[in-house]
Amino acid sequence: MGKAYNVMAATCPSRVVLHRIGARWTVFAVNALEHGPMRFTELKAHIRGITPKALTETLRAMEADGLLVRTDLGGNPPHVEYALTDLGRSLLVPLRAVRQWAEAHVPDILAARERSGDPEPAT
Amino acid sequence: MGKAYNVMAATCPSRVVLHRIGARWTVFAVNALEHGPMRFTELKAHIRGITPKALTETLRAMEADGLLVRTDLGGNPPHVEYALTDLGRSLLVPLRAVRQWAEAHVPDILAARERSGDPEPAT
DNA sequence: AGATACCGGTATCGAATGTATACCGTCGCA
DNA sequence: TGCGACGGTATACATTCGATACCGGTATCT
Repeated sequence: MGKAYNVMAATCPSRVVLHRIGARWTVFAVNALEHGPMRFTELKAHIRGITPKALTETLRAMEADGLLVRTDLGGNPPHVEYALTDLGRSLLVPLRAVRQWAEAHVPDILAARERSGDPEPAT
Repeated sequence: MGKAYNVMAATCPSRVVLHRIGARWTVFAVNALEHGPMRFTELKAHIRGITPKALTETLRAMEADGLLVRTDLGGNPPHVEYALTDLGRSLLVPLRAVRQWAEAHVPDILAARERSGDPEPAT
């Protein structure tokens, strides 16, 4: 059988999945965990510009969706590790393609923006 | 030369590109235009649940980024067509992979949510 | 003893973004 | 005259986002 779900359907759960993937920081978190587990502070440093709140929310949501696991190793100072699950690792594949597309086409898009966004001299 | 851009950099333009891709409706618009140009109303009907405002904004942004072209054929009733550019079509490739991943893994994610989201009996 | 730093987060607040709904002008048609 | 098609806007509201500050507990430095 082929596609059991159709992203265009509005009532379709795949909408929800796509929404999570597009959720602003998910892509970065997945990419950051590509090479192994990381701690909260490591992630925060690696994903430049993310706030702790956003990071917490992203990680919680991804955990709820089974994309990663949170392991609290206790002790003090606290030690918490985040690692991709198999599901999360499988997502890595298509996301890597997207990232590469983004990195490859930055000049095209910036050029297009120059062209369209600039023509607006004041008054 | 390899990657000239690094998505993790925060100051890096590829951030902006990724942000546009993740922009909630962009994925659907690109997918909808996969098989040829469409009119505004067609798109609105095809992408179930999108509001005209959201559609307008999505299309304008994508046009500004050179992902699609808007052609006003004038006349009455108005006739406007939206079509992917080469750049937009190239984006189709990685996005198709993401869509397929989403459609394929819906059950996994829904199951994970059951498991984690349910444990919350009132009071 | 006191001050400070590390770690993994929360709390709070204002700004930005997204959504829902209603409406617009022009034309053709009955 | 009244209605619908088309391609959007306008308005009001809800949700989410981001910046900043702060917390508890321990270890370390002075």
